[in-house]
Amino acid sequence: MPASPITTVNSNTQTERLVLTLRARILKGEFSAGERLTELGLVSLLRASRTPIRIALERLANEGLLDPIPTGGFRVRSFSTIDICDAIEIRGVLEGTAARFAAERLERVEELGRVKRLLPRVILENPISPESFAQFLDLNRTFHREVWCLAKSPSLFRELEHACKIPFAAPEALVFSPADYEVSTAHVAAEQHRAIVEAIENREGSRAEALAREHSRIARRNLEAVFRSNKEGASRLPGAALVTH
Amino acid sequence: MPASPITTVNSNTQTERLVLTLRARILKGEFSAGERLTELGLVSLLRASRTPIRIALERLANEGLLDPIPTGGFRVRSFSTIDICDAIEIRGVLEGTAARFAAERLERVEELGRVKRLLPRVILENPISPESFAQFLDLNRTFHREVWCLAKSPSLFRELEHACKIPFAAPEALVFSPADYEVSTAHVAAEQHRAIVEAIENREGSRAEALAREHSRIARRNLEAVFRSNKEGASRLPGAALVTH
DNA sequence: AAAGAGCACATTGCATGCATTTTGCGCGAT
DNA sequence: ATCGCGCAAAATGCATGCAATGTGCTCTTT
Repeated sequence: MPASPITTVNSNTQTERLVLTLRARILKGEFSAGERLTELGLVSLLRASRTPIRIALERLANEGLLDPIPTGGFRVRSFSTIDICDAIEIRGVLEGTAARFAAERLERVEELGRVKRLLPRVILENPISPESFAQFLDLNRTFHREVWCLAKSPSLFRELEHACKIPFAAPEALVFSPADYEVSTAHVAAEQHRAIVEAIENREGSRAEALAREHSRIARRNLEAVFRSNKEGASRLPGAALVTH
Repeated sequence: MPASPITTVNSNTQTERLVLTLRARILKGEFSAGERLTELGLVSLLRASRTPIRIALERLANEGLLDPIPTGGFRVRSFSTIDICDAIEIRGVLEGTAARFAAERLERVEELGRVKRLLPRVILENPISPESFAQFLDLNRTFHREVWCLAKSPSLFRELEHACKIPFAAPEALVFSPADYEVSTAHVAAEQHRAIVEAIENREGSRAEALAREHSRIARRNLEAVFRSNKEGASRLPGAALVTH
């Protein structure tokens, strides 16, 4: 629906493969934070020539995963926990705006059919099986993007996608592993989802905004909890290697 | 202060020159909205080889001025007035967040020295001379960026810069030409600036947010006014050629 | 031992050739 | 007249060579 962001452009091209591979490897922690990524070094590592590598580096820098070096080249960016908390809060602010837009721009309640159908499914049973957990994450992601679409604003969609590129900022990153996750939190989240949809349906824009914004706090709480307690487990999460406290 | 965005990276490099030139020419309307920009076509036009041109196109696409074509290449993006209104509103939401952060994170009132010194100068005398108008725009821009900095959030700064890349979305684009501009609006804006700083100083985060958000509405009103009335004059503004109603 | 200069190497910026894919046009068939 | 096919031209994707600049190390000097 929106002007598609540059990350999902083509397919089957070297550049695209490199962006995916590099992003995954960076988030996995294969490069230490602050490390310079040289084009030639990546040539041998990624089996590609310098040109597509250069483009991939450009794109990842635009995503915010790399920092351009003033004299040329890029280094792996590091994120403080404050950076990440801010990124989550910004995402919350933007999702709040999306929810408000959705409420303000709703024409027919039938437009809510798809989100509503998602609602009863976004709950988690105890004990958590890996499959149900994966499905939970996926449903969560689907729900949030559905709200993005209900906002009917390509501009906002675009900014949301940009803001979610930061590690841990995306809504589906709000939970980490079944082991760390409190099932009760899932119920709180589900209730918030329900309330958001209700507010949209009632055209209560301000309420929808406040709810969506508060909803993003779950991600922040989870983040803090994980980084406080379960350090070893958390360090295996994608992106965790880039976090410097 | 923040992780510098990719647009201000280097200097004296072909790529950098091309980004500036191309952006200016696109905003000036030298290419029609929707037109495909081919690398070879630009080679002769910009006197550069394909490699830096390709990079420049990538960057402009990330800014949102170009749309990637799924099968490769880029075309000049067009903006509906709704797109632009949304972009302004998003900027308002983000600046509201910046003002709130500034209020919440203020440590010593002395930090406000610089914005306060800006305040009494952001007024416009009648009649408007071109110089005083240019100075007015510059001061306005400085004020807004100072608030961005007071938010003490690199993540937010980054998103603000990104959001302001859209034509007419930036705060300094809120006014167009001395002829169109109502001097009274400048006084309203100045009062809003004053109130925002006051709210920050009093640590009234919510008020600061609401004020900054509302403040962005001036840009929107101006936009609507200009596009309704003074079509010919408006069409000479940078970016106006990309607006399709 | 510390600091500075100089040099060799590493790295990026740019240019350009080749191969593949896309695109647009013209022609023919229905 | 319209639709579809096929071909030619054009455009991008990729690879690689060259030049200029930056980087880091060593060696010298104080």
